[in-house]
Amino acid sequence: MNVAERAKKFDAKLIKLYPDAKCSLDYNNPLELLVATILSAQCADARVNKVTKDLFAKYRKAADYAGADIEELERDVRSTGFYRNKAKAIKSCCADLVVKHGGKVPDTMDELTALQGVGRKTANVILGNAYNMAEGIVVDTHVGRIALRMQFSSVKNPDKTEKALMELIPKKEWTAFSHRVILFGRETCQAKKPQCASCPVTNLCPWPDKTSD
DNA sequence: CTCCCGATAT
DNA sequence: ATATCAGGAG
Repeated sequence: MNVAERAKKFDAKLIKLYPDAKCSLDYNNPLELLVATILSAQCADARVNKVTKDLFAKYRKAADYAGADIEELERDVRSTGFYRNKAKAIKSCCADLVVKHGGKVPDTMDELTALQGVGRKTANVILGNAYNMAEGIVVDTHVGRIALRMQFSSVKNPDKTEKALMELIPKKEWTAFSHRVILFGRETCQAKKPQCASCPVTNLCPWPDKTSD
């Protein structure tokens, strides 16, 4: 079976397993999703949701973050880790929103990735979920790991992995595909202890050594 | 490549 | 104790 066929069957199986897969970060508008996604770096989204519950009540507009006291904002996001970088990114990024975008979150890849603390992964999350205009595929730690194990990509580089996946997955599936793979990564194909014995797609998986990458 | 970094599971 | 969690910047 070639890689295109395996990818097709892999996603078909995930669709059956996770027909309702969606973004698991809590948000009600593009700004909230932007902030939540910045906070989600190397942090479980359940924890991000705990933090944003209070954060979104306190900071309602981009100008609120832009004008925030940095040390107070650091305390507000502290439990998500990397809190100094994240607070700085949110403040500086929201200052840009106010100055360059009228306080709104832009909807193009170039404008999004020009913001402080926003890379391709974060931009893809916003474009796909807040604007329903995916320009690519979200490659986070789960998607990257599973693309390697499934040999959909031959290199760890997230940008190259994304390109490889874009060739294998139909564009209209891009956003939901990431959600499905992330759920699959959390529940079955974990980084440390993958559940190969009970894996629903083990017949499509070429990863021979189930104990290491 | 390294650094940023707390919370959680094992 | 250690690895991992919806990464990005220098």
